Amino acid sequence: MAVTIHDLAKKLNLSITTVSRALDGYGDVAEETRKRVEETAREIGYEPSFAARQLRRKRADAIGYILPTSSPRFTDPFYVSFLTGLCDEIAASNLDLIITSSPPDSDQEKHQYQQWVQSGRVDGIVINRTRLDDWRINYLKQNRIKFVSLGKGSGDADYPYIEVHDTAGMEKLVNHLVEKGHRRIAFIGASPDLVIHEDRHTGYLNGLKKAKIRTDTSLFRSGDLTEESGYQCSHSLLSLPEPPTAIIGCNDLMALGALRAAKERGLYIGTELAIAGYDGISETKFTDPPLTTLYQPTYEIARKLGNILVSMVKGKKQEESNLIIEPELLVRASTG
Amino acid sequence: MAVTIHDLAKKLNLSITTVSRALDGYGDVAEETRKRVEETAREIGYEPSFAARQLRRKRADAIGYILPTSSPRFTDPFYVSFLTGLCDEIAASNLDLIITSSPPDSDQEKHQYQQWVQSGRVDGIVINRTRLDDWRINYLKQNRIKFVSLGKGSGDADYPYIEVHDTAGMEKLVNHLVEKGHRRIAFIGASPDLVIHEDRHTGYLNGLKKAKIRTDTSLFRSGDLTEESGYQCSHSLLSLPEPPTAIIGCNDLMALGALRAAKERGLYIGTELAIAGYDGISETKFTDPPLTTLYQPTYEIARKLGNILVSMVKGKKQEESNLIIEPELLVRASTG
DNA sequence: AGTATAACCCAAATCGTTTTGGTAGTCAAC
DNA sequence: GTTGACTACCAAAACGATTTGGGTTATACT
Repeated sequence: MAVTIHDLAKKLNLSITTVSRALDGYGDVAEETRKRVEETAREIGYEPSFAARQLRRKRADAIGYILPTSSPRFTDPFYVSFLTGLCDEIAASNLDLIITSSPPDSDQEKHQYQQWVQSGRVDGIVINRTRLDDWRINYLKQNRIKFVSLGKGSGDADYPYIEVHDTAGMEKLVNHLVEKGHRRIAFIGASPDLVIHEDRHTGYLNGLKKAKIRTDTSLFRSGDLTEESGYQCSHSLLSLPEPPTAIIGCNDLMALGALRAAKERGLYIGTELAIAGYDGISETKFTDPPLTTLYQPTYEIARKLGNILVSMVKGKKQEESNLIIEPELLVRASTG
Repeated sequence: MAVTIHDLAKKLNLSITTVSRALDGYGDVAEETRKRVEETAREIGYEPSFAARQLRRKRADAIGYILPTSSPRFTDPFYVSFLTGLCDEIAASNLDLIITSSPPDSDQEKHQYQQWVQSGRVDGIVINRTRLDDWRINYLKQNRIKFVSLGKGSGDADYPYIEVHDTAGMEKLVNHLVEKGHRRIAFIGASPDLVIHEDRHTGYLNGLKKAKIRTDTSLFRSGDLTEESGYQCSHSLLSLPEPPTAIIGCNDLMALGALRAAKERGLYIGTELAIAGYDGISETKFTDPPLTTLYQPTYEIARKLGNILVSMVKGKKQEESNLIIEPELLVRASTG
């Protein structure tokens, strides 16, 4: 913070204008002068003040992302992939990623978005875990701030997003279970206002319908995407007079919870009880037995999201902004 | 970005000075005036420009952290806990966390640190994965930028850090294995310039020495902390004419790789071959068999680190800045 | 009446860049 | 020897806040 463009200019006997233009690669600076400037800059360790530059240029060179904090903190490995993907892509574009955390759909969250947007702290925002009728989307659209979303909100989406084809994925999974002979298939959902819940649940229902299985609402439980809630819901399901023969978790973490509950009850997983999840986190590969899941390339998705947003921020036009990704059904021992 | 303090002042028929002071809670503004200002600010959605404020106040209200990108990208779940911990703590202090990524000990990394420090982009920096003779520590000390470190570098540390007592932890683990009757205990290390390698390896050697077991260098392999490298090293170890009866991974990820290799060879894990890791990532709980590991409370450590740094940045003095944490040996089925 | 005090408010300087709108000097062309 | 083009540079005005160092009233006290 000590050395400014002034110091540099004085040392070189040049005006700050020339120094600035030399470093920015303008054509109206003699090649020799530019070299002198660059060398001296390096020598005295000059680095333009971020704040000053930001103020003048009216851009922050940063992308924002707000991590949803879930109350019972069993951190979802999904987010490592997501964050590193974003981070790598954004770093590759010479921008920074600014993150903070707040409970979903809270006043605090609202305040955060407002502050970032109004104060010009970030040039663009990444959102995920979209909700039905998501105020964030409306707000960002209204304020004309650039953003991309993982998963589109309800209604038609006139903004760039990447969507994982959750209904189709879940349908595939149900289909697989039906083929294995299951008829009593339970579903542990998430908060009903989450788009991933809505879509995955719809896929589940569609799958049942196709197999001509009457849906039994007693086989539905509502969790909160944590391992613990998967565990609780599963115990409740397995205590039914007519328990399910298969349990689907709306995400892998809850399926892991189901696994734990089933083990506690001494069930033989894969034959007596099938368990499957969604996301394809690396944990699923190592469980006993390995967990059937719908894999989505989270790291790559995050990179792509970052890439789209960076293009928008830098004013480049992007060809194909919306993407639908088919999740891949990984059949493992947990479903026989 | 549209509405500035000017607009607000004009609308209120006040000077920008008064508006600024009203919002900042100075005493020389009439209570009624302050109320008017606050209300109108909310009404027209005024939020002070971050850049302008930063420039004038000479602080960034942000903490920086650079994520090390490992070449074969099997993302380490350790970092979810670490990042969410940092993020939650920093968010609670009304600062932002700025992250980017770069390969450890690269020119790019150096450039990143320099830029952040010289341009005043961040008020403080968190580092981890410290290295023996770590230039980052010297650089940050030299430039008088505030920082905290997870793990101290070599030499005496006249800066705040939190350290996990790795030598003691590893010694406990070796001790446990020896008690189980193992004498040929292999160690898969990491890059030798990493402090965690140095410490954990030392603990391993100490453990052997205490048990009066001669170290056999053929039982040492050097990995890179990824699952894949744990897998490779284990295959190499298990192909020895006299293979080890126990394998210790310098981190859990490599132990997971060992598990995979052992399974491929049809070994009965826990009795024929013991496997153990270090970190206590959640994956270890679900493997078949569950993995013995040394647990460290990563989330809490990160929060504490964030807390210390925030205090430093805000100029509060902190009582106890250095902490040594004892890892907890979780004995599970993978070691019998 | 005169002066001190408190309560409110403000003009202007400042932070460190980028950008606008120039100015000098040289050289070639007419 | 004036015009024009071109090269290399620069002074000053932004950008939008905070802060310094007052200034103006109104009230209270000699």
